[in-house]
Amino acid sequence: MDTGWDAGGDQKAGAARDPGSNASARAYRAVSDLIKDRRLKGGDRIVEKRLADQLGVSRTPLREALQRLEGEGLVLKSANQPYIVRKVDLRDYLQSLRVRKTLEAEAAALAAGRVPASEVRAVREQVLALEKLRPYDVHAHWACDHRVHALFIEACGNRVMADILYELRMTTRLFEITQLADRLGPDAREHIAILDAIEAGDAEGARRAMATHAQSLFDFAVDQIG
Amino acid sequence: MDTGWDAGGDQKAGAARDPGSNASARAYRAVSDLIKDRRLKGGDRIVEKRLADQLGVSRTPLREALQRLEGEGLVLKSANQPYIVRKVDLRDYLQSLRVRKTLEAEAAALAAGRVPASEVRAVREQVLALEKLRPYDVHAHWACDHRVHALFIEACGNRVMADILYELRMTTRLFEITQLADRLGPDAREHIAILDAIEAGDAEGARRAMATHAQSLFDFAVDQIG
DNA sequence: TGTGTTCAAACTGTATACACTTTATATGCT
DNA sequence: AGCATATAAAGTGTATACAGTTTGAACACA
Repeated sequence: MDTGWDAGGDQKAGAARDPGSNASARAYRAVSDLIKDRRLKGGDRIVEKRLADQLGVSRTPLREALQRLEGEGLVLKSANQPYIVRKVDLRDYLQSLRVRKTLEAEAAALAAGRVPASEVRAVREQVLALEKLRPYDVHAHWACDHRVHALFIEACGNRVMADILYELRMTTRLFEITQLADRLGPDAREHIAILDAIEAGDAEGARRAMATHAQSLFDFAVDQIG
Repeated sequence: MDTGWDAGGDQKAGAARDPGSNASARAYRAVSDLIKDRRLKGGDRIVEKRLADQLGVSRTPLREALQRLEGEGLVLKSANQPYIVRKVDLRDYLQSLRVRKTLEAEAAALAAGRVPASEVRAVREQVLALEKLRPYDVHAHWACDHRVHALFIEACGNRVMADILYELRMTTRLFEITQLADRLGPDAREHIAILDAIEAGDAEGARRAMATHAQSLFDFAVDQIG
């Protein structure tokens, strides 16, 4: 029986000893978080020994974590070269959005009418609150965005579809977008439209609203860069 | 079912010294092939030392290969348990087909009119040849199927979409389908319909034809099992 | 027969040593 | 100085030893 908390004395260099998980899994989550939080930026080279020491594990479990991340596309590697954090360029971003437009719209349509009204309303509250929140908070923006999309992705009833969408959303999130604050208004409006259609059980409306949202993100990115 | 499979003889010698590739990459391809060819079946347990010896590498590169495969979803693992080859059940299969119906139809639409007529015709020849081929050959069936779909997946112009589709097609291929020979006729007919629409540059027709094909596979599976 | 207990064998998890490869630095030549 | 070459330093690739965990068989007992 795992009591959950042995009085493990040594905690190395800030990497908490997460009980019940092995070094490899800890390294995996740690590196994954480092990438998601952009403390490791796209294009960064990963020096195994240094990072391993930093995480308080040896190279072996770290390398295994990196291999797993490579399978998920978060890091890249070629022979005898160090691992490189994936850099999401404009092309990747736009192509991912193109797929999301198709697939996430489908998920929204499938989810229409399948989410309890109370849940939809709770999320809508959060969207409205975010729009008024001052000062602007990037983290809250991402969190809210995630909650809206996760609402219908989870409700679509297709785990394969959901997993693909989460991975795609990770990709699009890694893209370094400038002036994200400018998306606050449009995101709120478009999210509400999606939520309304889902609550009303309007599958085609939900599909259209989600497709519009994806297109809006697409156009915004092209505008910013082009 | 425990996998030790019979002494396949020169596995080690056969995989030997693929120059320009390291042990880890060799192990990756070897295991990947073993799974795709079903010499490792869904649910099989992978004993690291045994498999490593068979491939002529030590456990370290094999484990790295397995971690990568885990990232791609071909094998699973929980703590202190052996790796298990992914088992694609009916639910996985149907859900994957549902996603393919949406996404691959989109790819077909995007590809319409973008493939040289000569290439389309060459593939059509192969489809017709396969239908007449006696005796029935599973391998040729898969090969032809792959060629048809790869034709428009590659032509859709979206690498992200293509990669997702290839992974999905791997999943659907791993599903143990019975009486695949019964699909020979329907597949040929439906593949030709897709090819015709693509050659004619009829995007909506291609989308419809591909969606019909996916639905047909879906119904076939339900029929077989249910 | 059935059930718990003990112990050994088999297996996975991790660290580390060392070989091999790449990169950076120093040196010598023109 | 500029370029080529030798050499050291740093880094990746792999094997292996060993610790920790799980599994399974043997055995004792009711």
